[in-house]
Amino acid sequence: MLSERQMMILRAVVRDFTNTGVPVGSKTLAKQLPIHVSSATIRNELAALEEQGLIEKTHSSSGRIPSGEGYRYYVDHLVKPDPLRPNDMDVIQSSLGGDFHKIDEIISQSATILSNLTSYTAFTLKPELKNSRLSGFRLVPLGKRQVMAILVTDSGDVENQTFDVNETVTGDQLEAVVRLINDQLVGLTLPEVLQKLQADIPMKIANYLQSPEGFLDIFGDVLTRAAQERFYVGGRLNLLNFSQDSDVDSLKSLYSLIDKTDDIANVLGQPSDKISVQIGNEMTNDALRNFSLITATYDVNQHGKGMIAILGPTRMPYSRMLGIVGAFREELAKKLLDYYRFYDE
Amino acid sequence: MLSERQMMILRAVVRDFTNTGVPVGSKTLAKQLPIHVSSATIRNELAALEEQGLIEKTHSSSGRIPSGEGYRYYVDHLVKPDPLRPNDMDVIQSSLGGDFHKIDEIISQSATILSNLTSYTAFTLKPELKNSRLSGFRLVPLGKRQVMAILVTDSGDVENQTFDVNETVTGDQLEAVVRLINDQLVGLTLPEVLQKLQADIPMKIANYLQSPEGFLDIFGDVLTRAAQERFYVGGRLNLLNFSQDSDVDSLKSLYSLIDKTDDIANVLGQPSDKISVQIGNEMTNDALRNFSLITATYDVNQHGKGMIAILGPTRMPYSRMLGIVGAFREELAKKLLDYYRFYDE
DNA sequence: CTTAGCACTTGTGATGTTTGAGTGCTAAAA
DNA sequence: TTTTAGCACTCAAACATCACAAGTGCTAAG
Repeated sequence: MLSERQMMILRAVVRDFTNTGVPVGSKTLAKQLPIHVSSATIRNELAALEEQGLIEKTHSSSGRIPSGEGYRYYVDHLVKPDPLRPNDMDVIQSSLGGDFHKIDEIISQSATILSNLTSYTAFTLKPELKNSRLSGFRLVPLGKRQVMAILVTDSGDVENQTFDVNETVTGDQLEAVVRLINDQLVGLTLPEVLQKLQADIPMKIANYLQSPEGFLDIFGDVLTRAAQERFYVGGRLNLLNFSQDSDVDSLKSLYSLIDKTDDIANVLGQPSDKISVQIGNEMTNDALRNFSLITATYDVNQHGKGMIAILGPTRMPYSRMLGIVGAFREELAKKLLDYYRFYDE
Repeated sequence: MLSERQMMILRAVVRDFTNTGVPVGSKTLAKQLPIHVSSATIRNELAALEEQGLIEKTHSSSGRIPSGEGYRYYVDHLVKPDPLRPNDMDVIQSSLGGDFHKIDEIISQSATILSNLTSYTAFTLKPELKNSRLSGFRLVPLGKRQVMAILVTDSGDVENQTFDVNETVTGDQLEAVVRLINDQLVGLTLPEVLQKLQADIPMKIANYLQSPEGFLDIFGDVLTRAAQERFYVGGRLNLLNFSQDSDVDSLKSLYSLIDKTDDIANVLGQPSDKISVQIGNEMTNDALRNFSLITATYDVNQHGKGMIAILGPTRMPYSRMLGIVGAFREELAKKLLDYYRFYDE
């Protein structure tokens, strides 16, 4: 249990350290704090906080820095989101104000805005399409030998892929295949479709095409892409600013991490309605030891919930970041509701 | 003019330095060289080479490293491409051996292979589509309010984009627009189309749609994308290995460089049939000072010429790299000819 | 419980010192 | 004329030394 004063001191330690990056000592604190007690008193309190594992020294006679647990305590009990700077709000509203023709543009743009505001790396995910169903499949012939496969889900997602067919395949055959797929698969969820694709579909298709493998590849491909959640990433390069001692290897693993959708999903974890903060040492992934992750959902009513996140150094100004994330999720939700409203009616 | 012996020495300096990264001194050279002369003799020759600006010292009593001009002389007169390692050839053939359904897949895969072989960053560009012409345009309705715009060129490139329309637009109207575009614009080169798009098309479209702007945006967008050469980049992360003293800023500008198609095109320069090497100091871009660029075209007969390139530190083993690039361009050309042959007939 | 005071610790940065690899030059040998 | 041995000189890099500033814990008095 912490006393009022200890909380005040812990808060000051975190604040000062996240601002300056320098371990903070008793004298500095004595000057900064609203109460006036001597540095010796502070030292005693610091010793107590260290006892509880909330702060630590970088060497035996250094000032204190927050430990992982210290950050945890801070974000759980002490931090208060900063109100957004007026300028930041302008940035958000003007960047989101334009005319968009696709949800994905809005979501991708959001990642950029967030990374600009924070100068960290940002992730965005569009409203969930977990249980979306296949609502249509097309094969559009484009020329002598090119065909585009288009897949549409009931949540409005579209995946497509062009491929070349050799000319032994006729338009009739393609049409038969399309009809087959639309008859048998439309209405199923994407995982179900994938499963059927392994099972009975190949045989049925073999009735129309002599070598269905190529086609099944394509269809499977488009399907997996559609079934996969796609994260947009903004401000990739900002990671470079925080690779302390420029450890190339950890940078590389960081980058391969954020380029794999599955890994990101893993790291971001399950969405919760609260804004959540993960401190570096709490994350399983070693490359993230010195980073923290702030994630939040945004709620677009009947259109589901999406997710935004920022990844920055553990030593980040949490109050400001929480303010930004909090405000942004609201604005994004508003924008999307607007967007849907326009097209719904 | 260089004597035989000076050439031999210059070659040895470049080779040794590119291998070890350490400035090379007279004694080392005396041991390494096939002729046996004393280190003092070598010193005299080194002084002569330095006189001509081909090598330089890092400080007044250091060994020598090649200057920009030295590298230039080396690649122009002294280097001989290494034959490919058998293992490398296996890698190429197996990576290129698979079944591809699109040219773009082959070209993109090529960038990856090249970067793996060299452990540098690689660029690939598909056979040129400079003068390709618009050969078709479609609007495919996908659902209540989604439409996909598809544009096809006579060189087989396809660009597409999905967008939402509000429901006041009818299928008939869309069809009219498509007909208009196909009537007026098919057969023109893409730049011509772009130009017409600025001029008389908007008025004509206004006959069918009350607010054509959104649509023109989309069409323009797809069109510019199609008109633009697209470079594939492989091994981005390898750049991290060579950011000496981990200069974050130059790394950032490097990355923003390779993510802008226009900039890459600029840097790679005009294709020539010979394999060409650009040494860091010869390139206008400051971020590339410590890099060299090897570019080569590959020739797919009537299907035009494409380009491959690798970007690595100026201090790279040129003979090996030239060998790899030389072999790869051949293999890639073969693969593409195969690919076209299959679909041509 | 708070505080002044003091001895103690440690990173940092400035200043030498040593070492080793390298150079240019000179004068003799080939 | 070219090559070579020899020598004095230079410089980066590694290491040691030192002073100092910022910090600590502890003790004893307020």
